[in-house]
Amino acid sequence: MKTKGKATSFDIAHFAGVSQSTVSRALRNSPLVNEETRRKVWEVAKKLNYKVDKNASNLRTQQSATLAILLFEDPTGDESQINPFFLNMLGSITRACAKEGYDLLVSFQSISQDWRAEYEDSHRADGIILLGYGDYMDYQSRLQNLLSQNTKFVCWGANVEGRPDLTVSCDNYGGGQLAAQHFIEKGRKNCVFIGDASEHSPEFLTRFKGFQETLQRHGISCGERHIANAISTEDSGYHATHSLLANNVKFDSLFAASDLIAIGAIKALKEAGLRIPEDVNVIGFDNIAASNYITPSLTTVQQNTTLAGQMLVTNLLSLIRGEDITDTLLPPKLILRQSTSQ
Amino acid sequence: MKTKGKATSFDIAHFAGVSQSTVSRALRNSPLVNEETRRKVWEVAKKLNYKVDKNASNLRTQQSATLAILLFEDPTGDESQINPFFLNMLGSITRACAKEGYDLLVSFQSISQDWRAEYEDSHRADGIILLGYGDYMDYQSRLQNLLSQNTKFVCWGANVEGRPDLTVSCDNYGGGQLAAQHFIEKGRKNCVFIGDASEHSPEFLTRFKGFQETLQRHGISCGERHIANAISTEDSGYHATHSLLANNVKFDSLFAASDLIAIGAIKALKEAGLRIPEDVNVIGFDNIAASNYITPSLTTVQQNTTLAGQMLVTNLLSLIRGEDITDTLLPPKLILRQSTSQ
DNA sequence: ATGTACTTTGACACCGGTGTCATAATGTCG
DNA sequence: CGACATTATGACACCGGTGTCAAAGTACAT
Repeated sequence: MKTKGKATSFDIAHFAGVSQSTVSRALRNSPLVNEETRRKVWEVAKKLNYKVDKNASNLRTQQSATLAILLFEDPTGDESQINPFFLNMLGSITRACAKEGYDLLVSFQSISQDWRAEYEDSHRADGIILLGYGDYMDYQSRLQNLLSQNTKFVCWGANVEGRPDLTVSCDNYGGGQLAAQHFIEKGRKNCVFIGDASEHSPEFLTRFKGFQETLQRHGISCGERHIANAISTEDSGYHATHSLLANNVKFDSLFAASDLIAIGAIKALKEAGLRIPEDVNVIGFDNIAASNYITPSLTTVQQNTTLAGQMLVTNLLSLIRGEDITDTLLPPKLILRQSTSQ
Repeated sequence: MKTKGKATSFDIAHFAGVSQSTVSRALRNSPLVNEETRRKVWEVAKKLNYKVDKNASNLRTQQSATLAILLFEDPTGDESQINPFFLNMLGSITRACAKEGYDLLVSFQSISQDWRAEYEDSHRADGIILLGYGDYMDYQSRLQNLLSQNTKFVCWGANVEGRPDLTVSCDNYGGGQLAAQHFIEKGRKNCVFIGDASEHSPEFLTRFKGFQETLQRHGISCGERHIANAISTEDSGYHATHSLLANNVKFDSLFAASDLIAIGAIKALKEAGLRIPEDVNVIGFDNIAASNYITPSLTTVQQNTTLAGQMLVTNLLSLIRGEDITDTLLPPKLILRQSTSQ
């Protein structure tokens, strides 16, 4: 009992003495096929180590049981390291996909380049998950394009007013509030924010607004002089903090738009001889692994990546099934560590 | 100019006034088609937002321009975190695939369960990359199975004598040597190893051997009493170190089979009131991000994940093309940090 | 014996491309 | 002008499954 190359359903049909149609039905456990026939077919299939050709199957059924994820890189130009937060998301999304019986196609994208978002168009995936920081301005027109092609997709990220896509995101505003409240409880009066607080980075902007408006309600202002622009890298956080210090901005508490930024900030503060948390309280955002390892360990707003990955997948699957879904906001959680506990 | 649903090559043929065959040729820039016809076809295709159906295309050509990666989980049972080293590998493999014009199918696997290594059999991928720690004993029979099916695959991991597969791996033996030499230079006399030094974890075993045999040549023994068993998690490293201390084993230097283990070990040492590096020198393996963030920062044997990912991909592609390839050993590099610099 | 229902099976079209072969059109040379 | 090479195109089989439809076989009631 041998075949040239991989076994096909015709090979099985031949050896089982039935038609190819019956083989196809038997292998999918159709109730239309006789119990004994089914057993026989399965037996031969096993012996031949038969596996359904997904290309043929997908072609016929017009679906792929596959999701695709597009990961946008930070515009750091640094090839070596990927933002650990997104790496975690990638992990939890992979897990969630496996749980749902879907495969996952992964690709990195540079946001400035042409998207290879052809997965769904080319029938390789039933839907797409978009993930990554990036300039939202670039982003928007692309989304519009996906929509016009009736592509099924969900985004991780900021829930921007009027944004045309469906999103799963952390309650960034609420996260900013948590940070502000914590500073207020600690009696801090001079707060700064490190990160891009512009519409180019909606996530960061929303975090900042939750932070700023909460402070405001307690009579603390966090104006232009108290913001230092930074993208989500350690280096960027380091330099931003450095320039604040160089400009003689006085502050006793620092909220960073991400943990990587916070880690860079802590380095700059230490170098300036400032003690953490005595002189400056620091709060980050994400709760990446490193935030627990640095000294002092970093108080941070946790985003639940496990839940996030799950929600992205289940929402996308609902969308594919044609169900109505809405944006999902995940609750942030403040993780208390040494950088704010004196 | 409209189509119901997604546009096919027949739609383009219709609107461009040529046959479907010609469309197919034109879109793949076959030299057989007239310049003007090609331009016209491309124009229509663009207008209709046409994308080749990969399922049909793959079915016909019997290849997929896709690689699959199977990631074996650590047997920790901990759902939340994935070993950051493998996450990094995943990232670099994704990058390498993109560079070669291949897509990547990702799936997590539990080593004890049935592998869903059907990607290649089911024509979803042209080849498979296997990645992950795991009990090598389980592993081996599965590999044999893949081989017998003529599946193209490469493995990351230990280059075990007589192992039937092609591998890309770090020179684990050399890495162990580097650690031993460094301890010797520092004048350390009592060395311990934390990790599974058995054939169940060939990588760890090889690291240990390089370590032990180098010490031996300098008259330092590292016997059974100086080994504590651990899998690659922080917890496991913590407990293993704890039990060494509880057993009153005296040591002034500790080599951990992985950074995660080393981080756990450092925690245990600190709790026992030992100073690092004064009382105990510590060296890890991997150079994950956290090793640079902990206090004291961790001296470690770096595995070049970027290069590793690239080699895995290029070797697999060679294999697929039917070329002869051999196992690849990547040079390790000792990264000096505080945990060994007094 | 005839009709009806149900079970089980095979033949065949179909998914959307790719590759081969035949054919038509044009150009070249003796 | 006929023989032949060259270029450009269309017709068609094919990849390996899935779904529809007709039909054969069996059971049971009339």
